[in-house]
Amino acid sequence: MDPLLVYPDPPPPELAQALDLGGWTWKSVGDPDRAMADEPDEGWAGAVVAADVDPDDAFALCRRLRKAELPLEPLLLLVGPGQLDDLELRDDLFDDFCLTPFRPAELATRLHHLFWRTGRGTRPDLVEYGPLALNLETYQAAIDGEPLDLTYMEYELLKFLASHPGKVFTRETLLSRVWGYDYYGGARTVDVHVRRLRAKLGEQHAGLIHTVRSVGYRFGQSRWGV
Amino acid sequence: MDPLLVYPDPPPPELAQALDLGGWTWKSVGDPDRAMADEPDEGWAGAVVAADVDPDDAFALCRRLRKAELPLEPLLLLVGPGQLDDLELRDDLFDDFCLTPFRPAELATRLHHLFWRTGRGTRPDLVEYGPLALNLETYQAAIDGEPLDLTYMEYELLKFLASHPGKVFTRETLLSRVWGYDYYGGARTVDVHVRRLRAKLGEQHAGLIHTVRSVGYRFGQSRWGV
DNA sequence: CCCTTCTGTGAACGGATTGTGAACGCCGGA
DNA sequence: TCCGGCGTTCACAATCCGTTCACAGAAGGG
Repeated sequence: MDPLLVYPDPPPPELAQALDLGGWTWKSVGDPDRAMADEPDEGWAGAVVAADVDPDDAFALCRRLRKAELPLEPLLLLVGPGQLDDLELRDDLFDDFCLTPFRPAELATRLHHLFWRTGRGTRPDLVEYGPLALNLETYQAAIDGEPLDLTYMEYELLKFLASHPGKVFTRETLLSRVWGYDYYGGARTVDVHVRRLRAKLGEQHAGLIHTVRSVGYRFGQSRWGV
Repeated sequence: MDPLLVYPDPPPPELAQALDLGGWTWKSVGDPDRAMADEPDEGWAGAVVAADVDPDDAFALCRRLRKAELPLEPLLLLVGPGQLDDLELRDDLFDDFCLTPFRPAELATRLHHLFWRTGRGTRPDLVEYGPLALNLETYQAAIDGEPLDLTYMEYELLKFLASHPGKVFTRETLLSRVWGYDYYGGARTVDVHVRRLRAKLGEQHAGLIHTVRSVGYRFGQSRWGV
């Protein structure tokens, strides 16, 4: 996803933390010129401007961004409680605002809603490991950008494994965590699914799922380097 | 000025006080039917729905208001910090939200900004995806420019699916979001409607609605191409 | 080197899930 | 009251795919 423009540079720690936690890619700039210079080819995905530190500069930046040939949106403003009056005559400079101090979840929801209503969709929930990517919203998987045609159980198993890279799971654990705690069936079922997963991952990536003899299976590299 | 619709009845004291303080005229209602019955001739100017007391009823009201011939806007939602997740799939039910407890000034600013931006008509009344186009005002659908003759439920289902392209929905989710939260009926109903939609979309475009076995249905392609 | 144990592999069975056609009942209009 | 549209439900067919089994191959211990 394209990066968000964030002001100022460096941004307030809570803001940086909330953005990282939400999985956004972003880049902070300290002044309007930098914002123009650092703009990616595809343009900024949106902007988050903290106006509680240096309001004048912040609003100046908003104005520059909005007056460009292609007005930047969505634009989320962060303001302190005492600044609400400042917004009165500046409706055209922002799309939404968030009062500081803010809850990370509120920021996330506002960004999400902003992207929804500006029609660019939102960042998908992904599980990624190296060349592998699982889209949790669409139930689709891809490796090296190539879509994988997985069945339901294959997808669930791979999702679980890839969510805990490096960790070894016994067949019993996998059965209870992927198939369900009340599942009762043969442990060899896991083997067969692993085998089909390896086949679908392709010869090149079949090694992503390691067999740990006498124990179970492990996805990705072990935590001890090998 | 036309009155604001306020829910519930009576509204939380802070809300009533903030509205009065801001000089708004408003009228509170306790249920959706009342909201319809008490609607002034010129329609409501907007709505403020407190969803932190009885979320289910509140969202049901939003739904009703938005599905009316003339969807009510702007609609401001009041939610508690723990309800942020509830907003995830309900982007279409509100225009802005405010976390409780709130500062009166924040509510005032949000309302002000809402009226500013809805005054200039930023709400899309079209849903488009590839060859498909839904006109939300006239309840008409077209594919490749050819009008589709859809029934009400078919239209609503297609609208919901096409509004979230790529995302997989379970039958239960579809039932609650398209048919209504209080709907009680068999999940296979969804299958039949999907089948009829596919038939009306034509052989060429029937593939727009994908079946995700053991999960549900998905509209359109994923973000990884085919 | 042999034996045991564990895992990979191919095939087949059978249950679960979905597609399909048809019928039912409700409701508004003629 | 009849009729047609529409949403829902049901029964059956088709297909998918999860599971199991048997066997072969690999790993490890003595």
